[in-house]
Amino acid sequence: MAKDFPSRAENYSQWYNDLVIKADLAENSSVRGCMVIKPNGYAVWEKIQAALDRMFKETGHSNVYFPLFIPKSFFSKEASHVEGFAKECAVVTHYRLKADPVNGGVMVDEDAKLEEELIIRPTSETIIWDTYKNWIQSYRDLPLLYNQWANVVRWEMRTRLFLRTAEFLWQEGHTAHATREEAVKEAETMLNVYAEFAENYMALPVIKGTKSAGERFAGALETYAIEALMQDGKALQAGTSHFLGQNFAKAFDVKFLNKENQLDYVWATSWGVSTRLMGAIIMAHSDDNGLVLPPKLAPTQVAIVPVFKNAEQLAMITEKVMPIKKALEAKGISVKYDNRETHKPGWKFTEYEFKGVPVRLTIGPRDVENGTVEIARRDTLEKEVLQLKDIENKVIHLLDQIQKNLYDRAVSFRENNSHYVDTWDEFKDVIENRGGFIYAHWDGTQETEEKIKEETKATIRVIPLNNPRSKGKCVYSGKPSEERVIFARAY
RNA sequence: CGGGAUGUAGCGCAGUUGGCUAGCGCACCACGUUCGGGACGUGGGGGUCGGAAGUUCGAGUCUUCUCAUCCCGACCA
Repeated sequence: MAKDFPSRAENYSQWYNDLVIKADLAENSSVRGCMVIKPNGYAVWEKIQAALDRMFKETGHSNVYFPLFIPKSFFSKEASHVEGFAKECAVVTHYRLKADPVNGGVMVDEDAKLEEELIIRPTSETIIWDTYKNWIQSYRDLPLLYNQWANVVRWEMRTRLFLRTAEFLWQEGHTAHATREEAVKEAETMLNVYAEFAENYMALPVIKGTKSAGERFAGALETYAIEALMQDGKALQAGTSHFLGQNFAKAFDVKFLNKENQLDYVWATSWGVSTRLMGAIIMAHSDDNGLVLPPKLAPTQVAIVPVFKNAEQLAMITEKVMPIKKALEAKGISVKYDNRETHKPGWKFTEYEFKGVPVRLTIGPRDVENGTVEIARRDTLEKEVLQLKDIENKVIHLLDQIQKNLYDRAVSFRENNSHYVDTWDEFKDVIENRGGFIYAHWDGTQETEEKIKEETKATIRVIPLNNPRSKGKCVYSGKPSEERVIFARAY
């Protein structure tokens, strides 16, 4: 059996309460499944944004912003795209309220009905492509490499905090290219950006691959994804990058003159990651003592807790602490010196463990006397007493170690929970009793994929890139297969 | 949208066949002693029992409707 979620983390609440909470909207509100992102949570999101944004710029992209509202008619243009989203759209029908003479309060002014309803974007392909049409005439206008940081709304039947909220924050890249090859390359480049970010910043190992036809994005020819394994043995799709072919260009009539002076449709990609990444961090690293944040994304990287009995002692300790704090900050480390007299040291220790602060320094009278400091790491909960000399480099070294250890730990967890399975009985047994990734042969048909899903709730997470060829028989149908694909139950 | 469960103080919960001033733990406030792993004592504040309607002398408790949350399905880049 895969490691259960920590006992104290029922519904993850022990873990995520410091980052987000469920939105507590007005009584009788029919808005459900929204989240409030608290300061610490938003700080994590800002770090995610900053790192990704830099990587986008490095790969030649710029940021843009498009409207939240999309005219309904835009959605009637790309058939499969609409089919994918129509069932979960919030629709604006009126633009004014008026006083309610009967019940008091306010009511919708029926006179203020919109001629054409507006859809609150579930994703921005349609409005962006409608605009791109006017920006592209010649191959000289290409490529367009744009990204948008925004919020979107999807009226999901069932929501799940972090992983599937009705409203969420994300980035969506939308690019236009002159050739098929260039667009495919773009989709693959961005997949690599996501994978690099997940592994280097989130300390989350991911498997890069393509989606089966059944799991593909509505309107895409190919969907690339990074897939990660959570501590409960379920898979989480952490990012996607789509090669859209010419579908959207045809739907929105986006043509350009190529070098041969011939009119052609442009080739497109889109790619995105969302606040779901915060859910991935939480579910991948946290333990019974609360959150564990990777140092590179932790809003506070070092917490310093003084131990004191009176004001003189605190003053003495503060005098020692301030140079350390300054030295660390000079090296770009975020430090919180918690000199509050309202909480005891023990309370603070537990508090920073809950919050997932990677490194904690403790300084008390004993340390002042000996010229030492106690250093504690969140990932292993180990403590050590160090000489104060050169403490900033020791801390920086430890932060790196923690970042690496979290990654290594997640890799070995994934290895220990990856199973090569060749028979259907074993497949069912592993899914039911152990969880994790299953590498199994598949006959390549959507029919088999659906049968497997019906019987086990497992889906094909990805067909790994650069997958080794290995002849075998489909674990379900027994038909010949050329490669193994990854099955898992997923969020 | 179907099945199940839940809704009582900021959080977690108890509240019997309808009955008297609605309780407990944590948190919060005051004072004192404490302070190197969530301290303790004493005192105190905080509630239209999710909402609406109904039955009743009397409703947290019963009935109907409604809203939300959680779980399981269905659905879901």
